[in-house]
Amino acid sequence: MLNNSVDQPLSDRELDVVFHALADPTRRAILVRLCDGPAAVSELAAPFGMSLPAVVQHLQVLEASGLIRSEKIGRVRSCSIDHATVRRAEDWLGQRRTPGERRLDRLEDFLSRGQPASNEHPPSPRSTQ
Amino acid sequence: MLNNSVDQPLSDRELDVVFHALADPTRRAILVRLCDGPAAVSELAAPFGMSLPAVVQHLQVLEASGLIRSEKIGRVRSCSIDHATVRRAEDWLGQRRTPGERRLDRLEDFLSRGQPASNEHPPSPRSTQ
DNA sequence: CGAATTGTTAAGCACATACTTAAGTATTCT
DNA sequence: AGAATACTTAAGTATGTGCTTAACAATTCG
Repeated sequence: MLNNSVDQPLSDRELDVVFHALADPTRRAILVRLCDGPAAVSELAAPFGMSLPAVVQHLQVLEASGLIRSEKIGRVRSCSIDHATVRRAEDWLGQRRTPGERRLDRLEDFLSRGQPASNEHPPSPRSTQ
Repeated sequence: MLNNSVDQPLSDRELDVVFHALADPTRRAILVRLCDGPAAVSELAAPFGMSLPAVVQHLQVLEASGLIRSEKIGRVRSCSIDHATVRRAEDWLGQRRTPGERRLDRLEDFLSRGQPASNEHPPSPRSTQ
């Protein structure tokens, strides 16, 4: 249990592709699925009402991001999650949080809670204009 | 120091917009900047070689995602990071990691390290076809 | 060998994204 | 009041994304 989160941090370019990969419900569902262990392409595609090539494209995005790895054995491609990349993305977020929270932002933070829960998430995020 | 990461988890739709917001270098740079405390719109725009409206659009994406909040005082809009949302995104990644790593994926993981560092990140992630 | 299985490649299309410039509004300064 | 400041809104554009269908491998089964 040593070596906790001490990987090489993700580059800016890598963060682009990793977070972009995560910004899609199908791809996140695939990741969730892969948490239960490796799976073949068609096995991953089964739950979704979408063509096989569409899922393969999602898998390419995931693999290019480093969030999953895959290996083709015979005619079956087995995909698995890459925990290290997940952890690196998590680490980036952690760094956005930890040093920020130790500052006197806490005061500003505290004061902003004047408007309560209704400020958390408006119904239509993209139509805020 | 109680209440550590026990927020309401982000919905699928919220994860979409949060990770999409994070998938852009300008927006991440803005978040990094806001870790040092609140800032005005033009103050945030200054470092980037891009028009003010472009930065404002990024800020709208960030605010719609819940990653930042903003308040207009007089003619100045002050933006600040919302640590709670950052933490919720981090938590989602943590859940993708922790329960996965406790499984026998570890074996699969271990075996896959046969191909070492060269497998980590090819130079051109999107041109893998 | 021939057929089924499993995945891959290519081309195309509708829509979203990340900008731009131009023009407008609200606030503060003099 | 008039001018400067600090955004805001609108409209347009080039490129990217998420699918689709059709056709093409490569592997395994009978």
